[in-house]
Amino acid sequence: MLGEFRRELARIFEQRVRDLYAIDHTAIVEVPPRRDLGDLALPGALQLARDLKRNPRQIGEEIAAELELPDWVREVKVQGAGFLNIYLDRGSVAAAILSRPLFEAPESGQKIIVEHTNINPNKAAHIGHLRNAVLGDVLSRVLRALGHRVEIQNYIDDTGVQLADVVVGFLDIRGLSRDQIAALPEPFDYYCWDLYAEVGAWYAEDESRLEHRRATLQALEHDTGERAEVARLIARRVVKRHLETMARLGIGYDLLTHEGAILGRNFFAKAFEQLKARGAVKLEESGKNVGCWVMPLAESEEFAGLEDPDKVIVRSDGTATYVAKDIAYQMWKFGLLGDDFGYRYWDEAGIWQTVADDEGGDERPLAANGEKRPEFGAAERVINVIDARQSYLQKVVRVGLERLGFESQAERSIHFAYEMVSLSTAAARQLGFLSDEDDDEDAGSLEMSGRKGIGVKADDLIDQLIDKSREEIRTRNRELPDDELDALAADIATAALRFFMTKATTTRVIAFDFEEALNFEGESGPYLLYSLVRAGNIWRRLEQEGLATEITPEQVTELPAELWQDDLWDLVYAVAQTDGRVEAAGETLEISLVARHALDLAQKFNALYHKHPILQEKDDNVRAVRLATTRVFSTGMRALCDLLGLPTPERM
RNA sequence: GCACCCAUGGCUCAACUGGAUAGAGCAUCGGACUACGGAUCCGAAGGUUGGAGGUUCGAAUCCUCCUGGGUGCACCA
Repeated sequence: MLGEFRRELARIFEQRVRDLYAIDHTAIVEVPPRRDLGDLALPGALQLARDLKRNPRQIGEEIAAELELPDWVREVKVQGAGFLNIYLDRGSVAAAILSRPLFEAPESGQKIIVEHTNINPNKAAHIGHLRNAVLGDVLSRVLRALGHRVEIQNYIDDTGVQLADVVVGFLDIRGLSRDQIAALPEPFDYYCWDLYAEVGAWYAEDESRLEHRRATLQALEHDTGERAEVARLIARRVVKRHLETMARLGIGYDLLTHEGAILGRNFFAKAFEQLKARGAVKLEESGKNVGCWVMPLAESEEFAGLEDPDKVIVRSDGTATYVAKDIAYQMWKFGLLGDDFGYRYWDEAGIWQTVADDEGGDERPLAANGEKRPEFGAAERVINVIDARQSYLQKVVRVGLERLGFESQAERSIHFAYEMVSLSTAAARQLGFLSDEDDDEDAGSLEMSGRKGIGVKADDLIDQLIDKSREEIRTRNRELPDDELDALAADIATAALRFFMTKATTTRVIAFDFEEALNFEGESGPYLLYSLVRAGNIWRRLEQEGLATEITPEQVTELPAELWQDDLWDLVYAVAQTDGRVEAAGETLEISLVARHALDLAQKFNALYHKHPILQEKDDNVRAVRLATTRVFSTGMRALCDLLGLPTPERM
């Protein structure tokens, strides 16, 4: 909202400078550090002083003298070295928030692909995966609010070692048949979780058993035989569970991209031809990488100093590495490959998936509900939500694009890196991953590992959060029918979890702790929801008392200016700045800015709630100002909750 | 060895990307009118921002070195 005002002010200022000095000047509009310096500040006179070789203060006075100002400006003061400080008309700002959209969709909306979640389809999702999915989901919501067209992809590595290992577990350790695997009861991903950890130990006992892995991997790559068929079944069942888990938190996808489809469609072969043609890869004829196609990285500054600056792209057995497949995939995302996937509807939830074959040759098959399939890929910007440990690989992929001559695409291929989630010492101990003996306090946090079966499963955590929510609702003596209780508990749990995952800066490792995650007080999702519920309660009570619950923007504008006290204005102005905060989050990919801003609004509102009661207030105008503030708050908070994906129950 | 990330009150984190008095939440202690619902609010206590230099009118923020912790540097993803 405020962005509009800022741009308008800049225009007025620039026009005035043109009229006075015949100079094309680009005005800056900032928010001053202290409120007594106004609500907005134009430091332009300071810059002009240099060009005009005159005192900045005088220039400021001159510009300010006959500035044609909109009615939402109350006063302009020339202060300090020559700053033009703008004091806004508080009622006008409040009215504007109530009458206009909080964000404006810029005309420059881009098509952006956001890839997130990307869990190996061989075990249950754990809380580290939740961080990824929540960040990706919130990022997508933010980008959409900023006017971009976002396509959400979830990459499924259905031909990799991790899946192969579970296949080995089912076939070679358990000796189960395809049908027996298909008949296993839910939760299938939990079963795989334990089995996967077992496979690691099984290999360790006898290294020759790794031959099973190799054979399975070959079968998956070439999509042949029983092993490939079993792998498909496992991947499908596990992915189904992952989607269910994420759906509990309101996280969805447009397209599931299968690695198998990249192989099946020979995407890599196409990319490889281009890499060879460009001389970006070479066949190693000696040394430890003999027989491999490698991409030399020594010339790139980013990789200088590496012991072995060459990256293997094609193994000596002729198979492609992950990086190779990912380069091809990135090219497809930008529409640079000259080929497309086949697509089919993934039966649940209106999600599409890529397939190797075209199934009947229809290039644009209809979805089950008759809707046309959207055009996937060919984005202008690509954002991959992948944890920071993969930074090196992501860099290699990017360099790959550069070497292919797609420099501008490489620039617009962004690795959204976030740090992992580890287990706090307390959590590790509670779960039995640390014995009481190896305390020593400096045991530190424990890294999660699917391979070792160390971690907190996402569904377990969600279940715990829901139980905790139920308890909390019950202590408040709320009598609710069972279905409403369940729905409310799920909402609160979702809010708690999503906020927990978004409030931390992405560059920081989260040491997961049960006590902290299950705390619904203070800086928590439920705290945010509660503030909105309170606003709703006010209106409900006003209605009961037969008092006005609505206030129109026109009425807000007409309220006496002196009623807008500083503390009320602080909240209104914070809401007005929401667009700027969200834009910053979209530009810097720092999602926590949105969460922090929401928290800031809630804290301000809760403080006012106690200080400025509405119901008992006798003066109609005072009540109206407070009501308007509550409406403004609710508008802002609701928008932020949407961005963060927090449900907003009426009561709790 | 090289590269990246982190270090802020007992604990978990902020600080609008270089701005003035370093802010919150947990935990601790003390309070809140017969309540617009205590998932709240007000207050107290707690900090020479890991250390040493440097740049700057101004540094938690930028630079250099050091210390401690994490991660990465596969023909695994």
